[in-house]
Amino acid sequence: MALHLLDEQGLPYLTMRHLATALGLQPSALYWHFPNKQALLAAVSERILAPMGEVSIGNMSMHEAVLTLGARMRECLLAHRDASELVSSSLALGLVGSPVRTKLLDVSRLHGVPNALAEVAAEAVMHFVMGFTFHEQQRLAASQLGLLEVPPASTVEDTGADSLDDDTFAEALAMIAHGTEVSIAQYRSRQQQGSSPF
Amino acid sequence: MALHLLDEQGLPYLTMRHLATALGLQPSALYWHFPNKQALLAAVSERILAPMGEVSIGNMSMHEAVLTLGARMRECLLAHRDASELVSSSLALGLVGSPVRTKLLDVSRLHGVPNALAEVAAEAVMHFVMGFTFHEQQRLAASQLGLLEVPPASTVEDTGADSLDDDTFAEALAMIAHGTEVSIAQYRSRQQQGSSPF
DNA sequence: ACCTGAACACCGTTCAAGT
DNA sequence: ACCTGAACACCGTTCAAGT
Repeated sequence: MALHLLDEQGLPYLTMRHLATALGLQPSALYWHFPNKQALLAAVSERILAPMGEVSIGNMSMHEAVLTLGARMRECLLAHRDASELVSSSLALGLVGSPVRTKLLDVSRLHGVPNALAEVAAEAVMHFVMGFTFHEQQRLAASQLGLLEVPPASTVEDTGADSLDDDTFAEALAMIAHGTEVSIAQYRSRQQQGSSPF
Repeated sequence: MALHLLDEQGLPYLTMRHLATALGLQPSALYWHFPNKQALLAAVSERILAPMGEVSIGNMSMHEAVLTLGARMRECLLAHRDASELVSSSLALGLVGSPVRTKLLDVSRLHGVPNALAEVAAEAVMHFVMGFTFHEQQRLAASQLGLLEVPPASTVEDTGADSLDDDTFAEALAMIAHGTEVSIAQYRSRQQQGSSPF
């Protein structure tokens, strides 16, 4: 019900009071099921991020994994109104885990890349994706209220997606993926130097 | 006064009512000076980002510019409590401009790098820095309220900075800087192919 | 086990009226 | 030009009491 309310009316409308009346209850009834609003929002965040569990990383390279996980993450967030703001706070409070982190660690193990490097890559990807889509959705929400200085160049009513944003996102994510590769290469060359065959 | 209140008590405490009483006024008095709370917060955001104007990019490479602008941006945000959340919303609403974007465009012009590439790099840097420090400060705020599942590894009371975060930030930013270089190199090779000397 | 009713301590914003 | 007073329409949360 909370997820439905989020999609229909947006995060500012998703209050304990609105949710309660949508369920035909008194607001106080919700506090039997959840200790507070943050816990309820964390449960909604997990629903939003659920599709990330179905991403099969197969035998991808780190480069591929960064690109697909980043893109899939953005899709999950854009699928629901104001999702990035909601998930961002749940993530920061540690009430939900990073779905990119675990997957990327799996891939790194497969290729003998150290965990620490994968952790850093996961942080870079997550923060970039969260920040980018947060910005994207906040602009969208603002434009719908008509209180934006500069309106978005071309907004598709249907999906809420912006084709210019798509390109920018893909290119910037590619930068991070390339950066990951460079870091791995540097690690490899250090390793070769250290354990020289002579 | 708003900035002082932010530092002392945090963003949740920075309400029109608290600000008014701190100034010895009625809440309604503030609405003569600012149309609404968002406009007031935008003015605070500009104060927080002011030090970015003093960064002289000299004749830096794109790589250097990304590293120093990203690091300086993080410093600005960490200098004030909850600053990343505040600035993030002002930025998204278009009430303040990206201080990294303009500087990075200057550097790109100096090196004959196309504007579009610099724009993408600026987006990647800004979103990463905002997301990272947002996460950092939200964890800090949560730990101060004692409602964090996993406490931060080592928190320095004085600055609010975490040495582990410093390293992770630097490495992830380096990834983005490297990615920028790779993108520039790809552009250069495409250019050479297109305008062959024969 | 699950919910109601009523209250508590807050918000941002408006607007007539004052000086 | 700048501010007060009073109101409006909201919040999240608590807790005794009901069934």
